[in-house]
Amino acid sequence: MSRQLDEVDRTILREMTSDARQTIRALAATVGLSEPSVRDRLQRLERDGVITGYHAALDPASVDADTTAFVALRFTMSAKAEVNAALAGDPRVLEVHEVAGEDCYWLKVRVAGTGPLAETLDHIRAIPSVTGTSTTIVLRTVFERPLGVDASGPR
Amino acid sequence: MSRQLDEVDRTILREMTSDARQTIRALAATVGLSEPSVRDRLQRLERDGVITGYHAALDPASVDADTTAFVALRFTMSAKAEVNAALAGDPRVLEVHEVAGEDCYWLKVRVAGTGPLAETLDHIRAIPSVTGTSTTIVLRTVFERPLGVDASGPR
DNA sequence: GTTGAAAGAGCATAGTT
DNA sequence: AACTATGCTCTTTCAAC
Repeated sequence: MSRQLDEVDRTILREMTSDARQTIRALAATVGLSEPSVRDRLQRLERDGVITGYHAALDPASVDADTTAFVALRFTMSAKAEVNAALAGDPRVLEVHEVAGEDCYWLKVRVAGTGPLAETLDHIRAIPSVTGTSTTIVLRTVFERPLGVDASGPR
Repeated sequence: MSRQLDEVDRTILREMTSDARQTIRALAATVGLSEPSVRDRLQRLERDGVITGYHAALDPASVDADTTAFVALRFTMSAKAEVNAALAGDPRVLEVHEVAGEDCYWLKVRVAGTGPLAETLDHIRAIPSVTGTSTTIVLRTVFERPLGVDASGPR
């Protein structure tokens, strides 16, 4: 179990969530500690698994992925491992959630338009043990943001 | 309109998507160009808006947000602006998509359990013009990954 | 696009409190 | 856990090609 986070840790996480490429020096200036201290804390947060990685966020339109859809996927639940592997191998599938209430997965997929979406669905339906899909197209994404430190105690 | 991406650009994007804190030097080594060139390309990708930011990814459990749910939100569509602002002001709401087929939004929320989820729903339902919600709880997230360069041309 | 060099910024280490 | 000192690495900005 990772240790409790104090205010300094939270500030570091908040800062790195909004700009992961800023320097230790800049971080140290905003949290008000020395560089080695901040570096130690950052490394501890990484080692403890609080920070799981640093990722560049890409503009969907620039990488030909400006069509988003959610796909409810019904399949034989005993074949989970194979289905998971097949989905993980398709880079158009960005998220896979097992949801309550319907014995199925919800996927978030991102593709280059409705044509590629159809191909993606073909590909998904070709996975053995998949029995059906139900797709909801996203007309417009109002916003999307990374998980922050303040998700639990706000408002 | 941003220029077409070549193979080197794609490699840079792929690398920065998987580790956004690596140095220009390391990047240059993997793409096989000089440091100044790689730095120029990276800056161009940032300026052109292909890279929209760099974010630390946090472990949901470590920041008290290990309960995920999707919320279908029905509301008076004429009040979009107010609804958008209210949702944007709630850090537990990570995504908001306008979807086809039902005249509503789909939200992704992340909270510290079912109690906080109930409070979040209370808060959302208290937004003027909201007429109803329908919530689907995520039992398990199989995987989640950042948008990559290969979303369009895979397999 | 390249190399090479020089200056400054940033980082890691060690030693202290 | 925190600090200061120091040496090393990396980046940046030139030049010339």
